[in-house]
Amino acid sequence: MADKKNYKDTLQSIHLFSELNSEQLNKVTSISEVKQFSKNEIIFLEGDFYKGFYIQLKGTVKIYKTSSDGKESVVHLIHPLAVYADIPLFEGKNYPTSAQALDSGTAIFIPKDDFINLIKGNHEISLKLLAGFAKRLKLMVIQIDDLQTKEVKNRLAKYLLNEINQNGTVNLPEPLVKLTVPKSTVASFIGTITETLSRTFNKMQSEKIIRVEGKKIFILDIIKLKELTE
Amino acid sequence: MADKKNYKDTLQSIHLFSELNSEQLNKVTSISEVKQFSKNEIIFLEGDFYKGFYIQLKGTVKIYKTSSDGKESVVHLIHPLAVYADIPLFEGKNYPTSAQALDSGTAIFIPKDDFINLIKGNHEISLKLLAGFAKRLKLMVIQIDDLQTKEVKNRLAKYLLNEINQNGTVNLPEPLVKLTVPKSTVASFIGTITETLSRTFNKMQSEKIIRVEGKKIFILDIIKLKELTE
DNA sequence: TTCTGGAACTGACTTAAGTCAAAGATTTAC
DNA sequence: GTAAATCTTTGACTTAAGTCAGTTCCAGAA
Repeated sequence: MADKKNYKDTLQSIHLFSELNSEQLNKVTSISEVKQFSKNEIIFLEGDFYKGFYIQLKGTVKIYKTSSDGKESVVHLIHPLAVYADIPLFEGKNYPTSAQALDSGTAIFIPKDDFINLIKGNHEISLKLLAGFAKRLKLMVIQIDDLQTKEVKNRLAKYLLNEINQNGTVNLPEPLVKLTVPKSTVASFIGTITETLSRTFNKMQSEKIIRVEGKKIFILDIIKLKELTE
Repeated sequence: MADKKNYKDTLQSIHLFSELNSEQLNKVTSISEVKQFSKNEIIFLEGDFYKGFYIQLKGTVKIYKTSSDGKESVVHLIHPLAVYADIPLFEGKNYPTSAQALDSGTAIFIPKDDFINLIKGNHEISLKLLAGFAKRLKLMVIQIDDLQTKEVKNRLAKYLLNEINQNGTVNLPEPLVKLTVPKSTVASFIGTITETLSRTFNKMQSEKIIRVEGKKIFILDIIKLKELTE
């Protein structure tokens, strides 16, 4: 069936599984399932019993922590092809964060036990996982450094540049970023609140670095934007 | 020779190598070497060509990033038995951070290429590495959440509690933490500056939570200290 | 289309934390 | 043991960013 085949192709295009042969890929499809999320659906909550991890196919997911007084802080934003909730495969029995779909979207779900068995027979997957973890550790070290030393304006500049490289239209005379998540989520992700984010957008606008039109951010001066991230 | 034997025993007591048999341990000792650091010695600098990773045996090491204007931010503090600089084994050709010994100390150095070969023949080591990376990823997610949402007082409380659990004397009526690093390093590690740290110590002292005597911090009210970390 | 509830923005204000400069206190080295 | 160097503390001040309250702007529902 065409769906099944597409799904297998998709798996192979994911770095984690790129070295698997056809038989192994069949095994993965046999243990995994595709899940549909509706907008705002909670995928799992911090503290839930850990069942397995996800590979996002469509839509955006926010990974967040909620403090005792109800405030949430977004620690990751998951875009298509990203793997998430794989940390507890090796550490902990519960999800250490919560996840919520920001759009309607789809993901592949892979149950823990089956996957652990798969790993045990496939050294290559371990190495792929290690490379993925290493990449994320490196990024998180940078994220920590930024939070410790940079101001909101710098962190916003960095966020925008990342977005340009992912969604964006880098090579146009006036690159455009269309925010894929609510501004409140962006605020929390860069470690601030919506009011401050709004004012920072205004400041950067009056400095002629960007132009803000709702969810569309036009980059007027990418040089200055890059300087802010140094 | 007694030294060699001790060294092998030490390796086995390190989680990463705990499942290796005697022959495999011999292999590790044959590829690794013990390095001595003097106080303030630079172990490697950000951008240096990556040669391999370390397992700390004695003394404390700070892992830090330096910004273009010379300010440094401490992203990790390495205590004995911790593994560090292992991320570039799988990601990048250069050290992404710098490392400096804060004391005189010793560490085992393991060269990249030899270790990669070792991993390829030992699936168990990959799994151990994965578990170690997962643990660190989880801790770093918490660290990011803390930096995004908590104030200096809360982050300091958390640092002190961690120190109590590591060095400290938890069960005394008046637990004592002896700082193992300069206060300036503590400040940078929790994402602030020395002046603010000093004032935060004062505040907590006037609130009768701690008593500060140079590098000795007496915990007067561990309940309140724990409340600050919630 | 109009209604409506969430999202985003604005203004006035407060506060946490950084900057700068100087003085004390510890270490370290000779 | 003393002097030099480094770390730490303190005071006065500035500033970035948070809080609170009210308003405006939409997008989706009726």
